[in-house]
Amino acid sequence: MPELPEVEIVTRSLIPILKNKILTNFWTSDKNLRSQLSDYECFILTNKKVKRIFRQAKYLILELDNSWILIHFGMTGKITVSKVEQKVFIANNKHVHCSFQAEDNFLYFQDIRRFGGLYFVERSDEKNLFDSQLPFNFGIEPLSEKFNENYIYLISRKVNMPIKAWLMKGIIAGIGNIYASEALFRAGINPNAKTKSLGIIRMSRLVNSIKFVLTEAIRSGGSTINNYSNIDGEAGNYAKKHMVYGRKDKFCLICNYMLDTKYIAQRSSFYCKKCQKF
DNA sequence: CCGTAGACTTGGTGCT
DNA sequence: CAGAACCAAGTCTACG
Repeated sequence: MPELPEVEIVTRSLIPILKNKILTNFWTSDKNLRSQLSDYECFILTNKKVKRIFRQAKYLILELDNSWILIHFGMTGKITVSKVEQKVFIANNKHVHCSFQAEDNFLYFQDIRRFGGLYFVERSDEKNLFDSQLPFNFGIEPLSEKFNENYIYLISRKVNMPIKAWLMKGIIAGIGNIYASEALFRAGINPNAKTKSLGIIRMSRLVNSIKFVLTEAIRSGGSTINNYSNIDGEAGNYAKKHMVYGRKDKFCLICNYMLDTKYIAQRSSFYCKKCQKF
């Protein structure tokens, strides 16, 4: 459920399920995730109330009193919700790594590849969580007003790496391989173009493409490549609308030229040589 | 400081 | 049909 749209969809659907609910019965598997709740954290989390549920970058965040639970889905993380306790499900599914109860709902975090993680963070001073020194790289939110062509142009003037590598570094929150590829195609920018070589006009097109692609993906229920589904187990429809991602050896939907694939920053990149000249 | 390569991990797919 | 080989939504680190 990796990129911004997928996390956003899950977050929105968890709001009515978790808002103002008391959390109990935390359980964790003995397998390591990137980060797992400790026994002590499970203990002190018990009986805390969820005040707010929101997404920041690719993290789902549950705000409690002076503390937060951050959930990252890695590549294959998934949350399922049930009205009844699923003891058999946990026993038979080796990929469930955390569960807890929110009054009338039971939540299960599954992660096949275990690149995801759960983090418990307590407020250590008067500052807001996002002003404090956390080991999380949130980046700027691409759907915020602050994210515009002037901003992206200014911070990219000395960047020598390919634009696609830069997009996936996390400076812009929530963009991964799928939406970097799709946004660059719609902006007509070659993924290999040097970032600093792109002028304000190109950057403006890129900003608009990023906002468009992310918004459309959220509207379509996200991109399901293999694992992703929403909390009701339904796949997203946006993968059907991908113009380039995953379309190896297929033809460009605009100009009918054969699409190219190339490794950039150790990720497969899909693009059209003819439509993405800059 | 900047940019790249490797590491972590399990499973699906298409080939020999 | 078993098995090797390659690929995958993401980041964090180590090194030049």
